[in-house]
Amino acid sequence: MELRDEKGLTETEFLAAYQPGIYPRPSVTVDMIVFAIDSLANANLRKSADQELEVLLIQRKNHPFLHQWAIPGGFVDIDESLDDAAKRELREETGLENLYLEQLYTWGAVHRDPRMRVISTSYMALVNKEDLTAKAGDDAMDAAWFSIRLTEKQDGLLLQLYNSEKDITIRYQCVSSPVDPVFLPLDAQMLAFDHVQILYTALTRLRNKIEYTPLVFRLMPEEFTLSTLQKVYEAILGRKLLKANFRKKIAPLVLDTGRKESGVNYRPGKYYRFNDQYTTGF
Amino acid sequence: MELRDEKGLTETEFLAAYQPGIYPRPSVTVDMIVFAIDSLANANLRKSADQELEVLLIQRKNHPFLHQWAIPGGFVDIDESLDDAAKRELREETGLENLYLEQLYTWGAVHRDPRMRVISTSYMALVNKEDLTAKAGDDAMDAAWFSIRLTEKQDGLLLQLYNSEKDITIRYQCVSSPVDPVFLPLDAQMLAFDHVQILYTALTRLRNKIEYTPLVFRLMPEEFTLSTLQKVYEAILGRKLLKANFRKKIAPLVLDTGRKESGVNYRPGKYYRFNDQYTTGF
DNA sequence: CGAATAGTGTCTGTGAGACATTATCGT
DNA sequence: ACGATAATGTCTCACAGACACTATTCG
Repeated sequence: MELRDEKGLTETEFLAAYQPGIYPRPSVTVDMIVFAIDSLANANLRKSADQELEVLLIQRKNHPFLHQWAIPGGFVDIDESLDDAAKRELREETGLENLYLEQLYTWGAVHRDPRMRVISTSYMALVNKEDLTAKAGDDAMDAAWFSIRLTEKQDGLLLQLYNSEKDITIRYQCVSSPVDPVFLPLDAQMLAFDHVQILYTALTRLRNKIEYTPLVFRLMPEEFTLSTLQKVYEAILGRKLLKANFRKKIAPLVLDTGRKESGVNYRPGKYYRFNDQYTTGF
Repeated sequence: MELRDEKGLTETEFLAAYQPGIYPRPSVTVDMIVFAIDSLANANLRKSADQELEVLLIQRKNHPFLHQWAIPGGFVDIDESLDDAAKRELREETGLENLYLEQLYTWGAVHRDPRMRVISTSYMALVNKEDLTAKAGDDAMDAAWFSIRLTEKQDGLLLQLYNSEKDITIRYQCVSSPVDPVFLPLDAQMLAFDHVQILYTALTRLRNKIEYTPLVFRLMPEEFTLSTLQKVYEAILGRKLLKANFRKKIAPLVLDTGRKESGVNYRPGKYYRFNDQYTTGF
């Protein structure tokens, strides 16, 4: 039994005769928020290394937003899925494959790109900075890691991006409700397009997810001390945690490697690694 | 100071001269999962009414998937934001405005539509069935509400859709991991395109969100008893809850209206309404 | 030993889950 | 009184938060 439509066509006939309409169509892009952790060796050797959350940005070499910093991304090919486009962009930007990749949100305001109608699906990637080489792509003058800090201030939130090598600071004040927030730039340097909002969405998602999933380990090296792991959590969450409680919560997720830290001027911590049996779905 | 690019153009000049490329572009659509609650008056008058979660489906009157049931949706206009497209579709389908609307996920597999490349952003809407009139749209023969049940079975999950008026059953067995699941149809009737996956994503999101947000009240009439509210939670979550615990959890979110149920053959329950001060961001 | 960090024990309050008990309506 | 549901009380357990204490390394 073959179903026929109002014009008497079967599905095969219909598809063979199908002509897509001539309606104008938006361009579709993927934008990648790439997060990593940087270990900042402290000047004072008696102290342990600080950990910072970082995001990969590129400096635009074309209009619009010429010379401004932006989230890496690019157009989705017509015969490539959204996820594949994201994986390809990530490979082009970082040289890495098989990374953690999660779709975040799709941005569809009409004039978000002044050139033309562009709809962009944003993805969040978590990488281990140790096995990575960021390089500038086609549309970029430069690529660089910026530290991220999101802190509570008297009148809302303060989002700070900073690159120490280039001495670039990009700050925004986030006003109104935490949902659907508005970002007021506080510096001459600003992010291109609506990329602050995308970054904020990604950071919020990451903050929420590390509370109930083993996502952090995607950012960590193979082996790490619990103190380092705690500092990574603190960098992402933007607040201090209590050591004893943190260790109780994290204990079931990690395994003792039997090795110890070395070369530090204080009691060395034990090295742990992720207990893979908790990978369920991540 | 006006920045000039490699060709010596300012941003204004660049944008004036800009010609979008002739690359083929995907079509972009929005698909709407519309949830509502149906109150099923029990045959036995001594018993209280059951509550069921329902989803609005349309029956396709065109190829592909001719005559099959599908999630309502449509193309995004070139000068219309994604959110506006979703609001428009919802108005066309339900006649309602200002409903709860939340973006879910964007589906970008290459051949998800056999006609052409279509990227679809899915939205979830929650409506109160009392102030609503569903009607068939342009691409639909018919529109109807289907009850949804998602239950644990021995070998995975069972997703059941049922419309009693038309006596249509659409069932899927959901295998493999709960993340990235595969759906095996169990009936001749099936959902069009990748719409099972979209529906499953929406249901999962709803289940998660009602645990920690006051989302349910978007599905409820102005006034309701706590027993009804509990049955709605149970219909959405697919499991029974303990009355005493449920009431303790929900107590801060509702206000006593002072009125009581009437016309029931048992002790009448008090009518409550949502305590709007908890609307924060929803 | 002192400085710094590693690592553990324990008390508190909160909230979910399970279960028992009392109250109120119509017939 | 009975059947049905409404509404509340209380016990337990798990867990987060706060804090105090002991242990180990280097110099």
